[in-house]
Amino acid sequence: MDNSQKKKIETPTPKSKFEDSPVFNYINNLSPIEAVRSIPTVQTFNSLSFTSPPPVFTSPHASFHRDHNSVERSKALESLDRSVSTQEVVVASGEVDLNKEATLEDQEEETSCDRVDSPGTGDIVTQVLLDPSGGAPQGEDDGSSSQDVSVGLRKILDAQKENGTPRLMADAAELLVFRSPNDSEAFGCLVDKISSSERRFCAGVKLTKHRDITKDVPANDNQPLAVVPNQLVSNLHRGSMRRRCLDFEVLGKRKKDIADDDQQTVGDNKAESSSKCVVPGIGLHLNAIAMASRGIKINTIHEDSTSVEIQKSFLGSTTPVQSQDIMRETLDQAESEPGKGLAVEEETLKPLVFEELNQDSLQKKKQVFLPKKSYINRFLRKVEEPGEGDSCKRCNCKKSKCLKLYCECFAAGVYCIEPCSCVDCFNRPIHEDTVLATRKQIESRNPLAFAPKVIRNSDSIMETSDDASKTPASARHKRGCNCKKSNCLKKYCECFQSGVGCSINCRCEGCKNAFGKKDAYLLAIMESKQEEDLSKIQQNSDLSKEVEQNHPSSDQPSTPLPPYRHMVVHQPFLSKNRLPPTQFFLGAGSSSFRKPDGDLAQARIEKKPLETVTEDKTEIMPEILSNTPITTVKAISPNSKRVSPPHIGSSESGAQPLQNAQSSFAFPAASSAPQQSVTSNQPAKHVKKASRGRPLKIRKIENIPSGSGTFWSPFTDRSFEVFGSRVYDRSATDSQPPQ
DNA sequence: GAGTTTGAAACT
DNA sequence: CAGTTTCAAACTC
Repeated sequence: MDNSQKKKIETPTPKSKFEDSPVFNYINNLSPIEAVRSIPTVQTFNSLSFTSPPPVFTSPHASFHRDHNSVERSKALESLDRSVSTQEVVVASGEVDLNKEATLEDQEEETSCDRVDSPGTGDIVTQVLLDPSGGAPQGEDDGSSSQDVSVGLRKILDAQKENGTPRLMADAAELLVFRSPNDSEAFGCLVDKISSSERRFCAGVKLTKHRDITKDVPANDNQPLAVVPNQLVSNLHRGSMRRRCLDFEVLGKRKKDIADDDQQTVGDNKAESSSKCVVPGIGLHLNAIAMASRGIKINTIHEDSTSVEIQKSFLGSTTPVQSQDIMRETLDQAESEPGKGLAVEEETLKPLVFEELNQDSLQKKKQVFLPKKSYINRFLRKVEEPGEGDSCKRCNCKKSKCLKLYCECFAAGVYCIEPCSCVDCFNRPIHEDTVLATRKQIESRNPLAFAPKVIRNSDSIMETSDDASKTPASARHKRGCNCKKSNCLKKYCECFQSGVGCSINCRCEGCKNAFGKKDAYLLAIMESKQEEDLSKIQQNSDLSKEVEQNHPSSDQPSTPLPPYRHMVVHQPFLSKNRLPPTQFFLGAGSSSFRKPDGDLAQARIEKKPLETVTEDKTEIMPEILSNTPITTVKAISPNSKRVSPPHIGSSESGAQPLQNAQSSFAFPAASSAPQQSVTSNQPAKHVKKASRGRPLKIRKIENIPSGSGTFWSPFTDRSFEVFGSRVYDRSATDSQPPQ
């Protein structure tokens, strides 16, 4: 008996003990969940990036896109729910997380977003725990599923207490908060709306943050509990959505529910007044800062409270003024301990991370995680504006009935409240229908009317420009201002008012915006673009070298490199001592041919071409790239004869697929009179030689899909075939591509 | 607090 | 899309 039992136990000896463990079994069973990985979600999230505000801003009624993996995920979660015991889940996730913690311990916050990309078992578990619908077996209603989950969580909690795995405890506990019967309607509403992908994202992010939190504040494992719902809400609704939902929709829903729950009424009313009492005119994420910090504070206070209490407290028993105090405390704390400043911020303002992430549509990870102090300061400035007293500043509308964007409350997506001095105000919960209808109407006219006016740009350009333009973060006004007289130095200017620098979107005159002048912004764009182009040119140069090595042309001069190519590499404006960006732009861009020389300062003011470049960099900049060398060579070439663009349009070469395919890369000045006059005496062939190495054709190489294709070289009048990184001369018999 | 200035929103 | 009007906030006194 003993022997047989031993044998049974030792049968799988090829496997380690670890493999025999329930954990391993669990992991083995996890295969279908692979598809649940949050990577795509995060990428999508990031790819949404800057210019287009997320769809949630267009309308609160917008249906979110369904994740294509939701079905798979559902199945996975279902199987998990049925086949994996909660105990196993706990153990498994505990192990995974411990490993992760070990590897991730020293990572910067900036990289923590990456951790979302690599969810482990723990993430999945958390998804199951957090996902009220997705985690439920199909066919069960939400209530029962949540009950099941709660029961399972209790087990998890018990197990955690035994195992002493604090992080998982936190997860489980927060789930209890999340699914507690006293969840705020707001959150419930949000949960109903969120897409599965967003939920996944939230789960992933949340988990990530927990690692950090438990790592940073091991003594207070419960700290994030009250915060988490807000984080999730924030994530799900990316800023304004949350608030609007609270005010315009959830609030209405609450109204109906209030009668059913006296206890809830207290909290809801508070929430209502609180949500109303957001500071108009400031970024929505900053309002959320108040909420978030409130949550933290309250959580600290109610460390041992039940989830119900936490929820209620969270829902707004604190006024914005209190929030403000909390934030001020935070700042003071950070300032008083310089060496520890960041740590203080991290510790106290963790949830803000998520607001930041939402607000700006997931832009640079680097920017995402901690709200910059400047943001908080700006928020505080807003709140503490002299003369505003203790209450939030409200509108003063007389004629608009607070149903137009003139009304700050309405524009901010909140109802008017007591402190407002508006007349005939319709922006009240009792006129909910009117408000919603009006909002719809306005949104139909301008889908982004209620979107945050200030967005943060993920483009590195903005990063670069920030130093120069003194703009905190890379936030910019979405539409830009149109100031004529204020020089963007007064709050008439929306950019200035928002505390951001003017940008390319601004049509202001005489901009002196203290947060960043428009000119500085444009210059930064140019510089950044140049660097980008430089690297591209370097790459192209390498490629062209390879072409040449493979195909030393008979009619090529013995010179190692044609003069022009030297120029390409050593273009003055592409070197460290490059010309001012504006010069670069004007000189290199196609517009330079139409607009030869001129007052640079004047040209800088001209917005058209600049806007075009910025908004459609990928389209225009290649053209600039192509043209750039010519202009430069023209400037440097001793005789100015070998640098003119060739007559591409001439009948010399019947088959020029490249040009046909990419007319935008054609030299715009090819047919212009002055250019022709330079080259009119030159034989066509000479012209072609002279233009050898043009980035134009080299660029084409990189446009060949999948590393293979055919292109024609105007330099040698030959056709080449490219296979991967190899180039074969179709004209030469000894250089044929593999069949 | 009244009047003026300013620029966004709305309208044509 | 541009010009004009309306509006309310910001500003000045």
